[in-house]
Amino acid sequence: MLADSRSKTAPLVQSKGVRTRERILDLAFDSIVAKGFAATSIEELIEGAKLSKSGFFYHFKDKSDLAHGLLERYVRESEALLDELEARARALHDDPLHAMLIFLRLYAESLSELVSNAPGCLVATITYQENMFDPIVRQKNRAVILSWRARFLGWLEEIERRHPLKANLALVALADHVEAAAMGGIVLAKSLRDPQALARQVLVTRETIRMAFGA
Amino acid sequence: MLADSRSKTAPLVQSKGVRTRERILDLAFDSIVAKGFAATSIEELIEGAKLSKSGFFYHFKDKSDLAHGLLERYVRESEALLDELEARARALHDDPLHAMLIFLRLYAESLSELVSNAPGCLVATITYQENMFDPIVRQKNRAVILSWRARFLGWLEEIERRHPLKANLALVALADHVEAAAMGGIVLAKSLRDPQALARQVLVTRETIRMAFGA
DNA sequence: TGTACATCAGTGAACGCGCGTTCACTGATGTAC
DNA sequence: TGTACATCAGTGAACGCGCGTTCACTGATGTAC
Repeated sequence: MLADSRSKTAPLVQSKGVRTRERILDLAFDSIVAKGFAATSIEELIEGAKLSKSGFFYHFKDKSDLAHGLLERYVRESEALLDELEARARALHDDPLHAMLIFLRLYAESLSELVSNAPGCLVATITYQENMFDPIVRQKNRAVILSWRARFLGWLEEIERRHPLKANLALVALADHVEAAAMGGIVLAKSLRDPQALARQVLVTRETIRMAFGA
Repeated sequence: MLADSRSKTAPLVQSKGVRTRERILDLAFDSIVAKGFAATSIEELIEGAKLSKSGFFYHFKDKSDLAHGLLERYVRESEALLDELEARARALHDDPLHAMLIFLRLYAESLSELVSNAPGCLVATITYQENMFDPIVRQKNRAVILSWRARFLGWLEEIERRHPLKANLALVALADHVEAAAMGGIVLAKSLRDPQALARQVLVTRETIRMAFGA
C-alpha cells in the first residue's frame, strides 16, 4: 500500500518522452486521488504538464490507457517499497516475529511521510470507482490486494511455526489487516488532515500482531 | 460506518414527493459508490427513477444539493444503526468491555449483510473525492468521523476504568481503529467480491480490543 | 563526413456528444371561507 | 357543499460549455550506408 506513487527513484537519465510521461502520471495521480478518475480531465493534465492535447494522446492512446500506466507504476513502486522495508527489517532481526514488528514501524513511518505530500491509495481509489475502469485494470487491482495478502500471510505462517498463535484469529484475516488498517488510516488522515492518524492505525495492527503471538 | 444507506426504516406512509426523492437518493448512492460522484450523471438517475430532468431539479436545486441530501441521510441512518447495536449490546452485558465485544460481533454481522447488497461507505467515497464537494459537505463528512471517534473513545475510557489497558496503545487510535478497519474491510470486500472479508476485519479489531484489555 | 530516411515527440484545428442548469408552463391535490 | 386560490410535483424544450477523441501535419533527433 503506497500512498504516493510519484516516482522518486527514477533512472538518472531519462529521455524527453519519458520525462513528459512521468509528469503526466504525477499530475494524474494527484488529481485522481483528490477528485476521482471521471473528474480528472485530460485538459487539466496537459495544462499542468505544458503540452498540447494531441501530445497527451501521443503518450496514452486513450484515457483508460492512462489508468493502466498509473496502476502499473503504482504496483511497481509499492512492491519495491515493501520489498525494501521487509529486507531491512529482516536484516535487523532473525526472528520473523520481531522482524515483522520492526517492519511495521518502518512502514508506518514511510506511509505517513508519503501521505503528507499526496495522500491516497490508488488501489482504494480504483476499488471505489470500479465501474470506471476496464476489466484488465480491475483484475490487476484485485491482484495487487492478493499479492499483499500473500506476502503477509506467508510471513505470519513463518511466525506461527515459532510462536504459537494465542489469539482467536485466522491468519488470512490478520494478513489482510495490515493493508486494511492502512487504507482506513488514509481515509482518516485525508479527512482530518492529520498524517499521524495513518501511522497510528498501522501501529495498532503492529500491537495486534505482537499480542496475537504473545511477544 | 454504514455500508448501505438506502432507507429500510422509512415512515409507514410517505407523500409522493418523498418517495420520489428517496428513489433518487437510492440510485445516487449505488452509482456514486460504484463509479464516483463526477461519473454519476443526473441523466442516469432520472432514467432509473422514471422522471424528467426538471423533476430532478424540483427535488434538488443542483448536483451538490444531492450530495447534501445523500450525506444527511447516510449520517442519520448510520448513527441510528450504531445506537441500536450499542443499546442491544449494553442490554446483554453490564461490563462495558463485554458489551463492546458483543457490539463488535453484531456490527460485523450488520456490515457484511449491508455490503452484500451495495458495498460502499459514503464517508470514504467523499473523502476520496473531496475536491468534488463544497465546504459544507466536507465539514459534515469530517464531523461524522469525529463522532465515530467520540463514541468509541468514550466507551473505551469507560472500559479502561474497570480493566487496565495491557497494550501499548493510545485509546484514540483504538477508537479510530473500529471504523478504519471497517473502511479497509469494505475495500477488500468490494474488490475481492467477498462480503466476509469485511466481517473478518471488524472481528480482528474485536480481538485487538479483547487482548488489549486482557479479557 | 555527407546524405537519406525513420522514428520520436510532439502541434493545431475540428468533431460530436453528454452534461448540468434554466425557464415557462401545467395538472393534481390541499386548504380557507 | 361549492368555489378560489395556493402549493405540490412535476413536464418539455433549449442553452452553452467542456469533454474525449481524431486527423493531417511537423520539426528535431537518431541511424544506415
